[in-house]
Amino acid sequence: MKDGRLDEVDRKILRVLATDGRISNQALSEQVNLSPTPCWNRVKALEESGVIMNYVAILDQQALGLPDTVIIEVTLERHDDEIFRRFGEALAELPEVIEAYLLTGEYDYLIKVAISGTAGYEKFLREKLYKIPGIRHSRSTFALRCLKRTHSVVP
Amino acid sequence: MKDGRLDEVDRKILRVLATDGRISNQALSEQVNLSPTPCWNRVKALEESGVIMNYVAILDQQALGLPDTVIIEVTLERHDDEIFRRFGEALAELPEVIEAYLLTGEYDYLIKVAISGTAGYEKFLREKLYKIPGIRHSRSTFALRCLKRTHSVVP
DNA sequence: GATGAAAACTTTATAAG
DNA sequence: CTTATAAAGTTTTCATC
Repeated sequence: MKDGRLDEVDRKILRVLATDGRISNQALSEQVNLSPTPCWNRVKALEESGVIMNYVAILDQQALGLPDTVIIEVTLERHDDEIFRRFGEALAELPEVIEAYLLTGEYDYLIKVAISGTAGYEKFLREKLYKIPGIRHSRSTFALRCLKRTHSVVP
Repeated sequence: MKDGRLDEVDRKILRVLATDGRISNQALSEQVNLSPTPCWNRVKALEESGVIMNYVAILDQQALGLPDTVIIEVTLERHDDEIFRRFGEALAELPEVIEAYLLTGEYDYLIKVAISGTAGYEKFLREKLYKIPGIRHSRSTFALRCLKRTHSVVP
């Protein structure tokens, strides 16, 4: 690859792939007004440089029996490195956890969880989250509806 | 398709595709201990029934120049249907918004935004979010670090 | 469900304008 | 960058056990 900068054609390619990760190189090259060879070279370069991290299937959580999304904010008891490291690791291992962030501000963590109903939520809290030591306080919010869900943004 | 229920083989297929959306049918069938034909039939059935919603490339937001994730919680001034509908639509149209949920609890909305630095954040608030009418109050939290980011959960 | 097979298409590599 | 070529692999359909 020449360098790390992306031109408008690269961004076009990324916008298409962020929407349809299984498009063929031929169809992609047509959509971005390139011939197949340079299009293919660009896609490979974007994959190798890590701009494209991977390709995944997006699944319907409702069909999988986990229709509810709960946002849980958590504050830990003591702010020492070891507790933080362990808490982060334990979180990442829970399959119900879709996303988790370390935050600035009032809470230490924001956790997004996929569960089924209040019963699934209670079970997750009791059997999984509260089993991780160090939590001082948590606040949960159920998502009533998802208004938008993208997986990547190309500026 | 026979019916809407998923067996263990379907779930295995979904777990693989949620990790590698570009795997060939041949390789997938080996991973789930099926021969290629029934594996292919199952994948097509999962696509047609909507369990697999789509396939996408996951991009590195840092490489794209939007390294920061900000969580914005918003409460609207008046809780009437029309204001809510318009606010949700306007949100979904903003490219910086990766995810947006209507919530229970203290705030009406949770919005996850990809931006670049405090400058990008301020610009987004002033030029985009605050241009949508009806906001009473908002609270923003920068994500310091992402601890986990999955896109689907297969129970 | 497994196997086999054939046509159309895709990927990947390479060469030349 | 474009066009062209070619081998290897994949998708898709279909028939048979």
